[in-house]
This record gives sequence, structure tokens and C-alpha cells, in this order.
Amino acid sequence: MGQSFKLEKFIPYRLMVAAETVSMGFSVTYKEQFGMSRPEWRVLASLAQLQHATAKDIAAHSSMHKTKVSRAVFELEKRKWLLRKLDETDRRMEHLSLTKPGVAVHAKLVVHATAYQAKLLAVLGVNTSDQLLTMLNKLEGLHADHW
Amino acid sequence: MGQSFKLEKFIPYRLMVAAETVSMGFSVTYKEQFGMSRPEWRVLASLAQLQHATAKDIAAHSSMHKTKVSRAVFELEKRKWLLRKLDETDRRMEHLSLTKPGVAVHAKLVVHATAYQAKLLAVLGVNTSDQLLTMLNKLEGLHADHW
DNA sequence: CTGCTATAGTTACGGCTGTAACCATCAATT
DNA sequence: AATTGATGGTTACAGCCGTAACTATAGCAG
Repeated sequence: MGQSFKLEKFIPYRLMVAAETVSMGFSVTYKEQFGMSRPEWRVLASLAQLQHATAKDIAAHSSMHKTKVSRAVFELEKRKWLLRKLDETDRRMEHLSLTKPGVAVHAKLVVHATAYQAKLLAVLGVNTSDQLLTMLNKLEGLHADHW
Repeated sequence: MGQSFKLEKFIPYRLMVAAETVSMGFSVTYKEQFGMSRPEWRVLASLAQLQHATAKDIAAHSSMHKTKVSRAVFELEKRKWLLRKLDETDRRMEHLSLTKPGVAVHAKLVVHATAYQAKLLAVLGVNTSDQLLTMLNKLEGLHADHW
């Protein structure tokens, strides 16, 4: 008899495929319309949400490695969508905030993000989408102690 | 007022974070115990399941780009876990199959994969895990016509 | 003050990846 | 059999990424 292990029933695999599919669906927006990468989009979204934060804050909030954040911040700064300001009392850290153009780009992306989210909710069924987030919560907590 | 868009409610983001968390949990097994990459694990699992397949078949079955498959197949062949045989009538394609050592490695990995899957089901609740796969099905179908 | 340890952020490096180009082969048409 | 177009698979290239090492700064112990 053949093996009974089926890749398509394996949750790590299925979750990754779904994540890539869904992520790709939205990435065309920030890529093609604004030439942004996913890390840049995440930093933009985090910073808009936190209003004012350090790179470390953003890394925690957006689940990204600090080097990814560092590179994304650099790019956003280059586009003048983001401003750095050294902390006066602890000069190791810098406070980040969006510029007016940065806020504007974010606002436009949020329109698309919200529309895309609505499409996803429609596909899932509005009632079940909360269940999905609940499940994802549980899964993300799996290795919480390793971090 | 602050923006109302919250990254942590955005499904593409949450799905990707959960997928990475869960994937990482299993990757330590094939990485540290067998020095394998994720593409290699997928090819191994696909080939064990299909018994006999071409690179193109595996790409379709494992949702991977053909270049990824090509490179993974090369590595598995180097380790002598996989065998290529040219098709007699169409020499463009090659039929792949696992060697005995390849089957053995797969069997060991399946033990771990099954245990990990069980842990995930326990975390989710066995009844809800089917709902998760159903949701993932729907999400994966989203852009079906683009492929 | 001096030295030790820790922290915020950057960067060099090697590895992995997708895109596009490529090679070889096949099939259909002429 | 020559041409054209499609297909299975590989590869060159450039970009992205994580690890580890690094810089600069801070804080604390002596």
C-alpha cells in the first residue's frame, strides 16, 4: 500500500500555500502602484497605526526581523515617506514617524487593503472569518516560549 | 483620530505570520535531522505520495515553481534519495522516483510530521481543524483563474 | 572613572528565490 | 525534411533574506 501521509492534509503546508496565495493577491497593489515590497508595506502600516515608534517597536508589531525593518525603513526614508529623529536622552534609538506624503500613500493603500479584506471575508463567510482569526491566534502562540 | 486599519486584523498578514510560525516548528526537524530545505521536503513528500512523477507533476502537486523543484530534485539526487529515468518516447521529461534510502528518510520524517500535525490539531481542537482546511480551500481558490 | 554587559540599529556575507532566457525535444504544418 | 510553436527542464542574473558580526551608546558595578 502507498503511504497514508498526504501533503494536502498537512497543516503547515496548507497554511503556507494559502498565505502565499492571499498575500500575492494584495501585493500586486503595493508593488505595482507604489513600487513597495512587503516589508515596506508592513512598516508603513505599523507606523501609521502606532503613529510614532522605534524600529524595535515596529519589528515587534509587524513580526519582522530587525534587519528587514532596518532595510525597509531605509527605503521609506529615501522616498521621504518616513522621518527619523534621534532620541535626545538615548541616542541609540530613533523615533520614526510618517511624513505627510507617507500618510497619503498609506491612506490609499488602506482603501485597497480594506476592499481586499472585504473580498476575503465574503469568500470565507463573514461569520466564519472571526473563527479563522481565533485559530490563527492559537497557532501563533504555539512556540511562544522560544521567542 | 488614529487610523482604523489594524495590521493585526488584516487576513493576509495574519495568515502569513501563522504560516511562518507553524512552518518553522516543523522545519527544525527536516533541517537539523536531515539537512533538508523546505522545497526538498516537499518534493520528497510529493514523490512518496505520487510514487512516480515528473518534475512538472511535483510542481503542481506541491505548489512550487518549477525552478524550485528543479533545484530540490538536484539536491535529492545528489544525496541518492531520488532517481531520474528519461522517458523513452519523450526525452524531454524524466520520471522521478525515490530510492530505498529516500523512502526510509521519508518514513522517518512522516513520523515527525504526523506527531506535529497531532499537536496542531490538539491546539486547534480536533473538530475545528477541518473547518480550517475548508477555509484554506476557499482562500486558495481565490485567484484560481490567474493560473 | 574603568570595565563589563546589554541594547538599538546597521551591514557584510552567503544562501535562496523568481524572472527571464535558454536548451533540447517534440508535434504539427507545409 | 524544414519551419514554427509549444513544452519539460535547467541556468544566469539580480534581488531578498537571515545569521552573525559590527558600531555606537547606555547603564551598572566596582
